[in-house]
Amino acid sequence: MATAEAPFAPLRRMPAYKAVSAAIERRILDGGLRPGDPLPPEQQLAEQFRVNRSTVREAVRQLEQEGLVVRGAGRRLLVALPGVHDLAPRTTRALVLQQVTFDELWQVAMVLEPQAARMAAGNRDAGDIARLEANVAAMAAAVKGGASYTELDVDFHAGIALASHNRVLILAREPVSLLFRPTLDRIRRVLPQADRRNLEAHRKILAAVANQDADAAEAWTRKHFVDFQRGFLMAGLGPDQPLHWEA
Amino acid sequence: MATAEAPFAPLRRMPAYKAVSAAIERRILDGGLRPGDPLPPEQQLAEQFRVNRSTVREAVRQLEQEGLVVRGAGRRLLVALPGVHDLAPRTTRALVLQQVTFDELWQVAMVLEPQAARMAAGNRDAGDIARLEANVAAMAAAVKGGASYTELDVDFHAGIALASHNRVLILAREPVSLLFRPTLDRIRRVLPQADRRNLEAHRKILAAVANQDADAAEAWTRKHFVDFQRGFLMAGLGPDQPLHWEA
DNA sequence: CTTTGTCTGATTGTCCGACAAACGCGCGAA
DNA sequence: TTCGCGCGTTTGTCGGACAATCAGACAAAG
Repeated sequence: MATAEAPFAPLRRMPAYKAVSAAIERRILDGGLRPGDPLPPEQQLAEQFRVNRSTVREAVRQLEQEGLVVRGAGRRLLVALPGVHDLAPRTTRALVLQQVTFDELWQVAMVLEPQAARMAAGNRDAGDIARLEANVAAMAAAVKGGASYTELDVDFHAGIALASHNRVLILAREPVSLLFRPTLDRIRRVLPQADRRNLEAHRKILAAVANQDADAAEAWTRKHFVDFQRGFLMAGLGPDQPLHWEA
Repeated sequence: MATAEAPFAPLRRMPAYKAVSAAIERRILDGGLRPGDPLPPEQQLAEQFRVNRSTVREAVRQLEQEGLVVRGAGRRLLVALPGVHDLAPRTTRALVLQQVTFDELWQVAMVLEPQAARMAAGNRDAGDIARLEANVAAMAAAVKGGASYTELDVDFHAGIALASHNRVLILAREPVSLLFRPTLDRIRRVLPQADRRNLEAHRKILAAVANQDADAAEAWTRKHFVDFQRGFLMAGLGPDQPLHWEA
């Protein structure tokens, strides 16, 4: 056995590229650099930090990946604020790698989605309704034409979440929704007769949200997701099996 | 007015470093590289992809940031599967930058946390209970000694989520929980008399979870969070103001 | 006056070569 | 067995270099 109580913390030296990215990140976090601001050119950053440009580049790659900076017009680096679009896919990927099951996913959706509908009924504005109506119309056309509406289905629920105007909910819900897409696709192929039922559910939910009827919106959404689970089981998929991605 | 309908999509070429990172990422996603596997050295990767080592480095930085690869013993790069610990902080940061309000956050927590408690009551095992009991004991000591127990408080709720054994829930909940920490700290400084009440709430929740009483677990948790909101208001904080980070 | 061609400077993407530090491993000594 | 010591390997960092691309200015053509 070693020393009874470690007298020293395991000191770690930060590589320069990490130190640089951390420094820039801090500057963004504490408001020193605001979204939209251009970042100094790589050469200049290298001079300021007293490191090589290659090191700066490695640092910038990290920030870029996090969505904290983006390459704008020209190629100048711009400070940005990360949104759903760069966070959700990574979270979704993590869930796939963790081999989560349908049950785990569904249980969470079963809580988030009805609540999203409820809040949407309270906070929706005219733009939200227009967007959702367009979505439902497109989905009706797709169902009639026998085309795949999986994208539209996912979009509808994303639209409901948007209408809630709760950014935390939007962010929390998105990965779950994305992960349902392949499953939704498989169910649809096995049970095409569910199409009209899904469309009708969306119509009911939208109507409730438009009428600001929170209870109805929540109830219809809950029913919609129970239906979804039933479809999953009827399609012969195992609720304890890891979900597939791009199956 | 320009052309009625743009005949060409804006074509974009992928930089080499991005192509490389995408290639490695695909290999991990489709199982060609399993978590724990070592990645070839940078030099070899450079030769295989026919690019310079600097380019490989920039690519690796991206994967590193995503948690898909980690520097293991030695410096060799290992394939890893991203967990809560590298995703939640980034999501939390995004929420801070978006300047979400307490209300937005609380509304989501108000849905997720009671559900977490409910599911914990159904799925908890002996280890979960032991962990939570240790946490409550530590918190009791901290309260008695007047020390700060904010970390322990956050840990308790994380422990409840862990006991649910639902990885989606764990992942979805974590960023919300992290974001509450600074707020929790401020409330505690203003309302130290709430300490015992919080401790008691945790005891009640833990007891319900241990007894597999899902209804009680959910109810107590809900009450706990309503209390939290009341504390927030009594502390004179504005529910519509953006939350601070490290206030 | 609007469109097009061209130049220039700035900046990024990529490459090359190089070196010190840190690490893993095996070998020999205590 | 354990400890310490080289040794090859791999990473972290550096310097310099060049082509491609972009913004902006400016002149030529319509």
